[in-house]
Amino acid sequence: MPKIVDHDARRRHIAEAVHRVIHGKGMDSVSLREVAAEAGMSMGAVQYYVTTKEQMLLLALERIGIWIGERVAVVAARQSTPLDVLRATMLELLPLDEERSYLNRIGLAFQASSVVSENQAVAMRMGYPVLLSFLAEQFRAAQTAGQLAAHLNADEEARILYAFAQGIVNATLVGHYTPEEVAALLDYHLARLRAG
Amino acid sequence: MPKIVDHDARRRHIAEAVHRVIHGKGMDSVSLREVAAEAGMSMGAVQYYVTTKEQMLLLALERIGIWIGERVAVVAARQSTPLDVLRATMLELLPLDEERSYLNRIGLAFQASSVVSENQAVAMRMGYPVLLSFLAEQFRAAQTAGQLAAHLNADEEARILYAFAQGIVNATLVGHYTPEEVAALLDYHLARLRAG
DNA sequence: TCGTTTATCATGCACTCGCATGGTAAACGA
DNA sequence: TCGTTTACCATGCGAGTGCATGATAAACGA
Repeated sequence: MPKIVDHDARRRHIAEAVHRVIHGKGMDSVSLREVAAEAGMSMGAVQYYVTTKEQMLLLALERIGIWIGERVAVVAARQSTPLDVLRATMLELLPLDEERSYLNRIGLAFQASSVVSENQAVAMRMGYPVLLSFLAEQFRAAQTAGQLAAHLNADEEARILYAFAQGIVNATLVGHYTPEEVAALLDYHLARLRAG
Repeated sequence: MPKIVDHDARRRHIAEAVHRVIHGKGMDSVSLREVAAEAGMSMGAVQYYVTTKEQMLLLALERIGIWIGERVAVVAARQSTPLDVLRATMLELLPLDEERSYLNRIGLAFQASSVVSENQAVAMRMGYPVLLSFLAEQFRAAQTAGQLAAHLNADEEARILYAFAQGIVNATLVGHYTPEEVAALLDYHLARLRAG
């Protein structure tokens, strides 16, 4: 068995174990032993791929970012109009089903953790401008297509849209909203921005 | 010294020590020893007022809620028009200066922690409906006064407003926005909802 | 065949954790 | 004056922590 091992696969495996631990018991419960057990490998094996706990968390954080990015790209590509892209992207970021709740729980845990760990904050900041400019771009396209009101500032609207989504995520994970209410709220918000 | 001691004051003192620990080193670093040291008292004394770590965290969480509620009430009372109340309330909830950043850092930590601790989630849910109905009420008053567009749904707008604020908090604490950008974004959002 | 490399493991170390316990000193009522 | 109550403290225990280390086994190149 030794010698030929897919390192990336192993790292991904570890990262996903970290995700499951965070999801199940919270960020405080993440330890090398706990993650090793969750990953079904010995602690030594985990240490072979990850030299420190902080690095392990960074790995898990990067993986979540990649995962979400891929999901958004797939969903967005399936839409026809800019407004549909915008709406579908936002819906993808909200905790509307089990998998999206899973992603957002972990995301929120890292959000809080990033406030105290600068390394994590740096990783967290990577994806943000990309997503924001994508949203703004789609917003502008929707304006050009006459789907959204032309007088609105696309850059500010994109920021508001994403902030709104993040706030809804927080509220929903604490137990304030049902998925139906969340979707309705998004649609209300977008409808208000329509052209006409 | 024994016998006559203000229990509430002691609890508040402990809660504030918890806040400082969370703010400085994060939720993971909260321990009975760390908090006792921060509070300038022995571990035994802390245990006398708080039987368990979970109870200690709940105490700190409730205190934060009370604190924020008081701040909002004070600021809101100083305004003249409903729209001013709305704007001032929102500004009070955003991390625009050191003290508001302090409050929001701790709030975000509890937000994430609540996802995993049901007791904390329950405590977290207490203040939410109160704040939301207050915002909706002010929104309606502003509509009646002709400050905000009459066709908007006040309840939904209140939810969006608060979600927006929470999302901005997240983003700002991770390092995306400056206080100036935050304030500008809020004003842009409100201006868009104006009557006329 | 042998030595090197790669992957994995078990174990140990110093430390911290939450929590329980037994003791102590000060103030009060009887 | 004495015993009870209130407030506080020091200490100990078992468990878990991140990390370092030395051993081990399998595959390869020479």
